[in-house]
Amino acid sequence: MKQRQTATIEDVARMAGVSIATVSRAIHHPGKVAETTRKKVNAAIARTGFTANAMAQSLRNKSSKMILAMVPDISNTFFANILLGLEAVATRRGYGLLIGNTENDPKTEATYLNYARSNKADAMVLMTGHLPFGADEVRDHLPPIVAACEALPDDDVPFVGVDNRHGARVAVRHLVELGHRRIAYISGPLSNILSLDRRAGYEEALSQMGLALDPDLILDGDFSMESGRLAVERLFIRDALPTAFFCANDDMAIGVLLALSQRGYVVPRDFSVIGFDDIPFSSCTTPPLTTVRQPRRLIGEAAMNIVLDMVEQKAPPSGPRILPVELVIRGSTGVPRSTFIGGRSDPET
Amino acid sequence: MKQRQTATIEDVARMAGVSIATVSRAIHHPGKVAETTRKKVNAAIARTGFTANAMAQSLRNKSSKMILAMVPDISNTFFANILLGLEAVATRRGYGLLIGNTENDPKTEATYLNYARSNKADAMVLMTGHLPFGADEVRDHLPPIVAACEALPDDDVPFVGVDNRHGARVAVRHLVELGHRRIAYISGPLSNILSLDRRAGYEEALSQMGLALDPDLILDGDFSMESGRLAVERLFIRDALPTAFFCANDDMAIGVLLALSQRGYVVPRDFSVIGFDDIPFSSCTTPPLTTVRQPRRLIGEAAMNIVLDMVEQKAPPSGPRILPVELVIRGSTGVPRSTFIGGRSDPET
DNA sequence: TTCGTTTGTGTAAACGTTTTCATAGGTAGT
DNA sequence: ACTACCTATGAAAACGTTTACACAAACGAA
Repeated sequence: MKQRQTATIEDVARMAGVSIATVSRAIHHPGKVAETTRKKVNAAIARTGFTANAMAQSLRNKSSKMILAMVPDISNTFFANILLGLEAVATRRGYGLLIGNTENDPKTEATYLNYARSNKADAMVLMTGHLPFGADEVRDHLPPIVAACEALPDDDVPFVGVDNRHGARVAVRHLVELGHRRIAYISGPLSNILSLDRRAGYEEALSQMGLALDPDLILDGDFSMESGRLAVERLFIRDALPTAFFCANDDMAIGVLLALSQRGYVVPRDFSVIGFDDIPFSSCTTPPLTTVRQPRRLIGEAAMNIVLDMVEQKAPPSGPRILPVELVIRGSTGVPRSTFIGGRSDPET
Repeated sequence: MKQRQTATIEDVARMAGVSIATVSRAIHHPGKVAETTRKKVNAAIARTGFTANAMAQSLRNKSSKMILAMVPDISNTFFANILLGLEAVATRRGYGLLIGNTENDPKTEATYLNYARSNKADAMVLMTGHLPFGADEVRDHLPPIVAACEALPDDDVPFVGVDNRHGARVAVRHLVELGHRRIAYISGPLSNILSLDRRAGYEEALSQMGLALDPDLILDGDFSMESGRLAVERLFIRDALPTAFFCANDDMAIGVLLALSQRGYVVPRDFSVIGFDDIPFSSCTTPPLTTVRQPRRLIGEAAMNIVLDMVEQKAPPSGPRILPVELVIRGSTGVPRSTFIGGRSDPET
């Protein structure tokens, strides 16, 4: 427990009675060294417990075999699942994953950007929706980058994700087909491209189905549960209520569910609620949440494959990589009450 | 976007008209270089966009300024929150966090162990409950290690976490004080030290309160929601039901909640349920889950502080670091029905 | 035998830093 | 004016690898 002294290639060479070059070759190009020496070297490696110093290797090879993933919030299960995909592929292809939790803090972003710039990572996968703070100044010295989930607004950075507009259309159409005519939309932060795409899908679906757009039914959230809850409160002080809620993500949908149940309403009898993402917990709410599933793991895998291809100079990425969403119908959506009663819904006493 | 050629310290030196030694000093020991030269150097750094090559630095300094955290499942919010704490302190103290997702796979563990052994990381924080696979063979060459959340069974590795026995006692006592006499315990995997501690606490509380231990009320789970659900099913085919469930973690408690509601029971009217951990979602179940909160973020912060102290040769850690748990009473626990009716509970129709 | 060719190995350069040591000029104390 | 000591700088070694190059021995083919 004390020693803390690692054997170097030189120790191995000495013990095996060969030069360090031969040791290195025995490891990386076994074909190029005689059977007998190879055995001596391997024995020496085993005896010394030698492990090559990765820093020296990286310095020499100009590659750290590490990929940096920048994510706004690692404790968000949505991102965590993507990280799983990223990691799986990275490991399989002989790379390690470095996870940068930015919390959208410019300073943190800059710090992590430096990881890449200082060769701690060979490339970056961004889930933040924007280039890290400070990247503009050094645009010319940037490593390969791909964006996952959230496309970058300004840039020609390869993107892997889903068609958010399409997903939103599918969700809204589902509600309309159930008979809903007044559908509220709880959006994410407006700075977010994702939010805008989903809102565009919402509007498209409405007009496709011949429904009018009521601006009063569009509320701003920030992707947090609390903001979903708040949106409901704001709606209830108005006069004209919706019969269904389409939320730009599951967290907000859960907030809506909670707020509704707190007010004594029963979903889906009184209101329908639909989310987006299908985070693991969505199936555990009461009622279980209907939502639009993103293939998170696949997104992570695809993103890592693309970025590694770039690192290894393989085929250049061919445009954005769009993966399919899937409507998961659970218990939070149903036929609107008004279909039967024709009137406005009220909580049961 | 093409260049991908980073300036080296030599470029800076040339541009500033000084030696590379001076550049290095200007950066790390500004006091040791003349005002005027320092300015020239800084100008050159800015013009070239120089960032020191971290690999070269690590090689030279024999320190990567990285800490490896090994965790069984990064998508588990429990661990994710600890990572947040680890990261916060690491960043504050000038280190980076390398996250290894092991899934308890020996091969993956060995791979990540090598990160530490090859100097990619200066130390390790383990949340896996055991030394990584392959660590025994190289016990002498191991970097500083601390265990967070789960203590290591065999070793004298510093530990940061909570007193699980105490936590369990608090939970059970709460139920007993509400009037419960038949309390089931859903355990985690038996290989797990955590599970054993919590179970010990359960038994202690029972005997302290003068209640008999009924082995039929102890069920094995594996920390997953599904196993909580299954435990309920198994109990229901028996004759003697409990009036309350104490689950070794929140996931299983949520499973129990779901199973109960599926069978038409209402919590806490028919049964009380209490969990352990207080994961973020616990407050969003119906009813919200009563549970024993672990100060996850604090655990992460303490663990990182200790391991960094070890790396920096500061004060040696003084025994295990135990943080306090907190009983969070929400809606899933209440007075048992039998207290009023005196009989066995049945689902409402 | 004699000349290519192949095979296996060693020597040394290179990767980009930090720091020790040496040195030159300046400042001050006597 | 001489010595002693700072201050600012540069030259070079060291960190642990990988690989281009050189070279010797072995091997066939003539």
